[in-house]
Amino acid sequence: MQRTLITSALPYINGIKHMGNLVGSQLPSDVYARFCRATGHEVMFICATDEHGTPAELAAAKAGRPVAEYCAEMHKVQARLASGFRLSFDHFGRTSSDENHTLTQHFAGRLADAGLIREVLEEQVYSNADGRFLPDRYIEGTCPNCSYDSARGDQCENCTKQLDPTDLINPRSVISGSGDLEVRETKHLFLRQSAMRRQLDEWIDNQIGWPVLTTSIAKKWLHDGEGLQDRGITRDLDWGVPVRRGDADWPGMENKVFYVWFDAPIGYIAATAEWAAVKGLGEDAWQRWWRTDKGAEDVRYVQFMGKDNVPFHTLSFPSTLMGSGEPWKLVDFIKSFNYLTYDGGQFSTSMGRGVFQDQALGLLPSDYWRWWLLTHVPETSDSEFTWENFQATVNKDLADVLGNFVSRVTKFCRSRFGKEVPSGGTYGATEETVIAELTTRVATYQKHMEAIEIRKAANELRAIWVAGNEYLHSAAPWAVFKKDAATAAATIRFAMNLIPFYATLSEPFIPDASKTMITAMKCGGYVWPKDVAAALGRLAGGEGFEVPEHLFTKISDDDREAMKAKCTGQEA
RNA sequence: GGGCCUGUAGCUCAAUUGGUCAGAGCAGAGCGCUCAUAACGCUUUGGUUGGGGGUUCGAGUCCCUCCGGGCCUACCA
Repeated sequence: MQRTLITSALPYINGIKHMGNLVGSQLPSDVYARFCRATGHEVMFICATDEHGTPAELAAAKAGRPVAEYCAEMHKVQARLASGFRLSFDHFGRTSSDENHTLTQHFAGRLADAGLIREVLEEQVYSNADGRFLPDRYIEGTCPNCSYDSARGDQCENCTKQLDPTDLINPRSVISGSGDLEVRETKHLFLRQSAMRRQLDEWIDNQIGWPVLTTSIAKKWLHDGEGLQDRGITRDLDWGVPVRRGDADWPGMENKVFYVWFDAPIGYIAATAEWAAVKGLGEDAWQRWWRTDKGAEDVRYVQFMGKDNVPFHTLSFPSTLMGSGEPWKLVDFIKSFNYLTYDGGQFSTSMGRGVFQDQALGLLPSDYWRWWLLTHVPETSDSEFTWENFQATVNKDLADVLGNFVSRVTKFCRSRFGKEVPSGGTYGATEETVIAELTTRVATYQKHMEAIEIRKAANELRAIWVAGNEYLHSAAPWAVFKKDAATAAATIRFAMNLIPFYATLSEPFIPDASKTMITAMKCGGYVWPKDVAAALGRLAGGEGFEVPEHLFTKISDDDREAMKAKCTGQEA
């Protein structure tokens, strides 16, 4: 049995995410996971909330809550939304878990033992009023270059000049507004990625068929300027994984934590360990997915992420795994995505611009969103969400082509043949032709899914739906029925068989509608059509069935305008 | 400033490593059908593939340049 490990980039903990975050990683990974399961792979599909770092602390402070409590609650919110969109994670973990603490500290210890960690004494800005060190972008002041008065410590938004916090005139804390700042020395750990450069370069070169978006970003970081730079992996914060060297103290690093980008990807492994713990399984259960010395050598590992996450997954995380000197499973294929835009501009959390996940589920069932997002997933370039396009796509594809097909077939069957699938007549040349066409199309569909070409797969799936309507038109059972009820019975039996067939093929994209279809046909569940002819003979006649309610309701122009109004320009 | 991606019919997108590849879906037009969510089927109108130049027997597909969109990164030659 083929074994496939799938991870989706981890959503950050602060706040509700918009649809761009969903389409850029979690949703396509879910389609792939469902497809793999349907075709018989053993699948481990992992995601988690990324909970550490300053933004989480500040969001918690703003909410007037202890950060651990805030994260616990937001994790539940995000888990509920993931469930609402039917994301079929085997486990949705948290980077704040005990497992992640242990593993992160373990990796740091191994890397230190391998000589891949160096200590660096740095000067950073400390805010006395806030009682904490401030990251560069949390310091504001007047730009020495253009005199803009709200320049951030890392860059002036007005003149785009790169800045050092100490360059700012009248610097102040963004958090408290206090100008009581001072520069203090602090020691941090750096991961010596530069020492891994050659190894990473060879590893990237050996990857075949990775998207250009993925490799070009990795190569840029590896070769640009002076090459791959070492990166700080610790911070002066309270909230995070305490710096320890394995299970030992790390002298001089008291009261510091690992930086999020170091512990977050380790969270993939930790979340799998969480899964094992929840299931009451031992260490072996998760290690056979992650350790090539413990059963993972035959695992294919596929990662999904937005393009902003590529450097961490092509360089930093592999550095961590390779540098440990232990046989950890490295990624085999990285599927990266561009961005989704909203009516010509960026989705904006701060402006409340766009469609947010909780809003979306309040407006329409998840299948509507899944179908539109997946047929427009930004694989080759950024793609744009418009309400008009959403309405047109959903109405045409889901309500008209698929939903109406199920309606016309089941209603016709009920009115002319009663409560059971008719057993009269036999399939003939027309059916053979359709079987041949569908055999080709299913093969194409599967090829695209295996290559994780989501849009192409969706197009092929739609063509498979269309074939049903074409078949009905050419067989015209409503006309034939008047003279030859047996032949009409065979036609309608064939058409009825298309419903569980469609349900099975469509399940990765629209799981709820598929469930409705398969249930209505009372045929015992999904069976992947390895042999189309056999699949279309499952219902031999005599089976009961239900006429389902409309699978999809159309979105009227008024509905569309109302939804658009709800999602436009409110302050978040 | 540098690097990368991108610009194909009104809209959303396809076009095996240059050679019937100028296509599909939607929208528009016409016809047909009546089982069905005024749904479905068939036919059909749209493009000198952002502009210009070049290489080639032949270029959306390679090179140069200009214009537009996006992402990453930065003063380094």
